[in-house]
Amino acid sequence: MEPEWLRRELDDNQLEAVTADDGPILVFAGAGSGKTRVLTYRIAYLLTCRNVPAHRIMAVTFTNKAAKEMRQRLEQLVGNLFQPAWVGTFHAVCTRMLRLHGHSIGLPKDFVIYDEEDQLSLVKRILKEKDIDPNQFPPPAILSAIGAAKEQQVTPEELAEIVENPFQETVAKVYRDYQTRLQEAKAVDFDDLLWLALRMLEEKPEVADYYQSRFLHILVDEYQDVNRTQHQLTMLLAAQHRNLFLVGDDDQSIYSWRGSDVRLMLEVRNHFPDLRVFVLTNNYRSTQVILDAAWYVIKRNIHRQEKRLRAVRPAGEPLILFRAQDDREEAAFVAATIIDLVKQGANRYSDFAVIYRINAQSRPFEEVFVRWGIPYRVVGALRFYERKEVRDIIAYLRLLFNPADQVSLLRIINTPPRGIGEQTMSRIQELASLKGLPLGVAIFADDLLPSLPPRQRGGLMRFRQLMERLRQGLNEWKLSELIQAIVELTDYDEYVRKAEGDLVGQERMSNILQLATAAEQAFGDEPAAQSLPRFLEQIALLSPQDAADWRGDLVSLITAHSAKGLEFPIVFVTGLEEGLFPHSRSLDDPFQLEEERRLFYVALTRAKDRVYVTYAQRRGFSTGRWGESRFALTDLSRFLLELPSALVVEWRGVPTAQGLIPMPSPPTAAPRTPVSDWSKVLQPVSPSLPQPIRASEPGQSPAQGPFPVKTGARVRHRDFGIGKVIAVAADRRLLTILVQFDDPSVGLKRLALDMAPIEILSD
DNA sequence: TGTACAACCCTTTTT
DNA sequence: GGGTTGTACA
Repeated sequence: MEPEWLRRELDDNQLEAVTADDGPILVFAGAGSGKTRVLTYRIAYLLTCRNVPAHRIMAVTFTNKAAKEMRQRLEQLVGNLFQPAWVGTFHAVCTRMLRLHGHSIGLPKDFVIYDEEDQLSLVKRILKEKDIDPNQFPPPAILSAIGAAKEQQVTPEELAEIVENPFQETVAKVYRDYQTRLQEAKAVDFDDLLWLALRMLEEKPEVADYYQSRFLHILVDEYQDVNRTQHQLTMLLAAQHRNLFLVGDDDQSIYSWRGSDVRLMLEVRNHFPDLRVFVLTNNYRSTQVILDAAWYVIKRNIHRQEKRLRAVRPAGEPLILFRAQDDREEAAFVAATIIDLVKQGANRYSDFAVIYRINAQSRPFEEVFVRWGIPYRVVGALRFYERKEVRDIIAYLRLLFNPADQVSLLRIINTPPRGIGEQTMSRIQELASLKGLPLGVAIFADDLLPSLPPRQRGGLMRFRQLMERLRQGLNEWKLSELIQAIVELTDYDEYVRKAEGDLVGQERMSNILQLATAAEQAFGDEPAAQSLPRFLEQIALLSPQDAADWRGDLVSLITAHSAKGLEFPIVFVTGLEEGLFPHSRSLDDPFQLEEERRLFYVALTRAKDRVYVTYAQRRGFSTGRWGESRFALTDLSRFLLELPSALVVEWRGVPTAQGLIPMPSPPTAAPRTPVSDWSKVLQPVSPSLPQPIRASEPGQSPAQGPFPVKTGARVRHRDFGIGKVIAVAADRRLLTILVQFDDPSVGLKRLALDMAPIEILSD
């Protein structure tokens, strides 16, 4: 009998799924139907009501953030009880299995994980050695072909046999070297993590048996986005106990370009004919209007299971459509609307998300937001861990952990410059391959040095001493101290300041400090030798959602892909133009077009209360793509036309820094009229259209007066706490200050003096 | 070897 | 716009 707390928190449908008996279960859970909730409560139910030991449960989520939230939720529900359960992404779970048993298939325990940047630099390197022209065979294209092969579980040898053209031939050749190099470097890439784990289970019955008997229950979220390897892994892991709990929504499948395939979700029944299916259609997130609008769009897809979501909440307000002259006006409209609503006190900044199709679209929004003082975060654009300085330090750490890691070695052997140039490197490489040693090992071989000319020897000596000193420190220092030591021993500080000036240098050093703080928070006083592997693993497997800083009252700028699984009271879906959303690369393929439509569906259903859809009649590639000021005329997205006109009102206003000036009549004065005729919206651009009012008319420049705050002053920020002003600058017509906050996890922030919620404590 | 500067690509989404 | 590559020179 299910306890009271379950009944209280779940509706009948959810309860039925959560408390279902053992056996294979598939839950079709529409957007906002409490999918993650059902998964979490299922685990809590298994732990408390069915007395399943936590260490016999594996739960797979889509992002680490989702895993973390699930753990927190479980903590509230059942306390520490859940701790031994395996909760994480497919990649994290596979890493764990490979660390434990990878030796059975010859994988060293201390393997490192190469991310896309590492992969790319390896491919480039191979091209160079093989004397292949990267213009003719672009490294990213080769890499993605290798990735596709791996997703299909095609080996280099198999690929070599099925090549049909010179490009594929090149790919096959590079692929072979690429795998060899990975092995030499004791490295695996993202695809290897999955594939190797699968191979291990397939080839080593004793390992398979261990996991199959250990895990009584396998639960997987977002099953519509698994690829073949992940699917096979799931089937295999559940083969013995057959307790499978899969949750997914075919309407939200948006990763087929990465090898995922919705059909796999429907194929589960082939493995488990007694599969029980539950369908959740009560939506707890959005208004009915939003759901209806989304449904009218998604129902155009032919390849889907028909289902319609019912809102638990009231009908709500219609969608608002804004037609902007160009992308700058689009951004201004969004900014002005946010200012209006925040001023009214109805919303805070963190209630808003600006969703777009491609990352490059964030720029115009960022520009207006900075100018008008709207605080924001960009989710996933340049991630923290992708910053050059952070990656440099990580490369040092990785090399310490695994001296065979060539990509890291090549990255830092002369960073900061220590006189090891191309000449030296090719000489060393020659000697290393002569001895058959990995580069990172050969460098430390004693008989290497005498064979070098004195000048080359000097640089190399410095590097050796540096690494030896750091390696000694592994056991005496904790991780944060090790990072500090790397910075000090390499004079990294001086290097960045010299290369990029004091201001940028400060910012870069602050990022490194944040890295150290993250290490400190995660591992405290543990010796670096112990914590290092886990630290490296954590940062290798981060998603944009994981890497984003979600603290603070900030507007989120985010791609539709990254927004999956999130929700916001107010959502702007922007750039609804043919060729952008849907993207031009999808226009000629009906299957891909359906995926674009699902992506739009995902974007719409992120919203709780209100949706704004916007498009620009001209998009300046000055901001979107490379720096020309050429403008292209755009067509309205077909997805807009698929929205039922009764649910949409067009609302044109003039965006200003003070908010939106409604035009022609205030939006509250008369009931807004629904868009009655799409052809009006579709009007071609005419040169006689009134120009948008310039929102940023030059006022008197604050830069001319004395600065109200001096460098060195201490300030208090509402969200970030107390900090010290490091620099003051007049940026356009706006005063900005650079503040180093005392809380090292906040670090350095650039703030608009007029707008940011700060008070000046002292000079 | 390191640096300064011109010339070239580029952008779809990401574990 | 920005990041990378190639060339000329200290």
